Amino acid sequence: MTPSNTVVTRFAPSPSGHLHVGGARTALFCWAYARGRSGKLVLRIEDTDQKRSSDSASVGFARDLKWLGIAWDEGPEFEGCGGGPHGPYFQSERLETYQRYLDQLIASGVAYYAFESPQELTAMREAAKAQNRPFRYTGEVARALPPDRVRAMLAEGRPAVVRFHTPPGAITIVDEVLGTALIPDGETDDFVIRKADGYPTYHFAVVVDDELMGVTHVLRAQEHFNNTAKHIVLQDALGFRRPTYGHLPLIFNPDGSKMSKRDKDKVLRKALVEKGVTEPPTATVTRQRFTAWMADKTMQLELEETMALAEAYQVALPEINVDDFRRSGYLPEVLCNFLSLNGWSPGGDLETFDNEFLASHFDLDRVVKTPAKFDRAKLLAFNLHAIASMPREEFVRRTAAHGAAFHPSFMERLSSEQFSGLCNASHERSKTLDDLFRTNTFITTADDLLVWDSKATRKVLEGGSPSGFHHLKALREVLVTTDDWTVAGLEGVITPYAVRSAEGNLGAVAQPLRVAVSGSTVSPPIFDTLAILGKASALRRIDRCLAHSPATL
RNA sequence: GGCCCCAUCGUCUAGCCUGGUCCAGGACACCUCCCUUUCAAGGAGGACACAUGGGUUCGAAUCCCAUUGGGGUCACCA
Repeated sequence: MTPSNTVVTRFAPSPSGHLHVGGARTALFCWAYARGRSGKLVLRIEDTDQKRSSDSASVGFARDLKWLGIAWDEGPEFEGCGGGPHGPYFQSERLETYQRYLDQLIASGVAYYAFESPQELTAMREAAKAQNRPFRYTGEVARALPPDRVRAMLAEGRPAVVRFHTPPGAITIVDEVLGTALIPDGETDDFVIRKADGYPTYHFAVVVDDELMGVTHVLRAQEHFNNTAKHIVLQDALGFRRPTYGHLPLIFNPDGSKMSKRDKDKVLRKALVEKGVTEPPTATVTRQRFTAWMADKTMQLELEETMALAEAYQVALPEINVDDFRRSGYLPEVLCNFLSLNGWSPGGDLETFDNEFLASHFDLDRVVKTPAKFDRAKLLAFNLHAIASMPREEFVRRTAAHGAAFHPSFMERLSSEQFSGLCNASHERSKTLDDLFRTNTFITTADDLLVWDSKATRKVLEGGSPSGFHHLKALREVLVTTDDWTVAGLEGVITPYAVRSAEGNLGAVAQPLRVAVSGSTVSPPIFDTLAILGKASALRRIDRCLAHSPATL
């Protein structure tokens, strides 16, 4: 059993999508707060919305939390995490528990059945709005219903919700981040605590579960701040203790908009319009769906469809979910580090730290009150520094794991020697674990499929005096006779050539070579590039390049 | 619109509680130069903020008030 003085925090997502960075930050702070105080973190799945919950989502949450290094002590069981005496940890499996407390409230007369339909309520709201006054459900009509009439209506099977009768009086919220706030009398109306489908609402389930699971500290996003008043009156009515509250500042897009999955649709649609795409590639989405989506800016595709289209047209989608960041090659420890800097700081100039440091230093009094805009450029810089400072072996290992997960065909086409050569050449210029795969596709392109059709490549080959082609042709003869096809060996013949024939200007000979073997002006250092490709492949590419525009020689 | 909350460089923030050491510190981004076989990285510089107006005080980024601006919330969603 958990000792009564133990700190217990909880992360309680609703499984309606993927774990996004805001949720991850909340989870991280909950974890850090508990861990730094030898407490416990409870993971609870708030799946009381039958329409929006999906089973796969909660598994996704578990995996994402694990990847971030956030371990929960109690909750759904997943790879060594979870379990515990307060289960089940899915709210949809706790319905009897909620009913028990609900009966208690009804019996004591502070909760009552209400029979207005959603349509009626909408009409009431609109009427209030038309008169320019706020709508508050006070339930005079419903509460005036005689008990036997209520029983009769229920017996008839009339759809009904249960509402909580909020007692009069102002409500004081004490928050460890925002301070004390006074919610005036009448602001909190008689809210629904059980829906017509028999499920509890968020407010009711949260209050019951936090009590039963021994939660001492509720750390959640600031959007829940006003809900706290509802939770407090419920706690009082049920005789529960009040946990300590800390409301965390929200995280937004750089432009101030809310981060949402819609952002992906937005970016993708814009990119496709710019590319003039009018037909979906096969095996992505149906044509009707595609056309409808292109025309309707509010329409959202399924995540899989969005990804498939982005993949097909090489559109980089904004990362929103934790999984997006993993896919993009960010390190989990960096994401955590950066995320914790959005809304908290250890003070002073320190910015780089790990989760253990966070756990031992995190406190609510250093949580800022202002919302943060998520700066991907800074995240990227953090990631770059973390990658640069990791040992080479670790870089190779983690890059290989990333490749196996997200670029299997790339990995298959490279021998382990080629791959480690590529890692050596790419480590210091990698901002993410994904960079190497995205920027070196020329390696896995077949020798006879390489093209040199850009303005830049033409300029490199045709320009200069003597021209790039001239150097390339001369270099070809040098390379044919080179047997030591290694970084050092290649440098040993190419640098002397540059000294001999290009006034020591290595760039004048490296660029034509680079273009010839990679098809572009950007690649890893030229000696590495040649070494990775191997002699046969490199020479084939050079020969094909020379054969392409002999006229300019 | 009602209610609640907030307000330091473009961004994340330090400093604010316990006024003077702050003509405000760090990081990312930006600009310039250097280095350089491309791209990065790296090195050296630079520009950039206390929202406004009133108080209080010998003295305010720091305390108070107002204004303005921003955010949240007003669901049988969480």
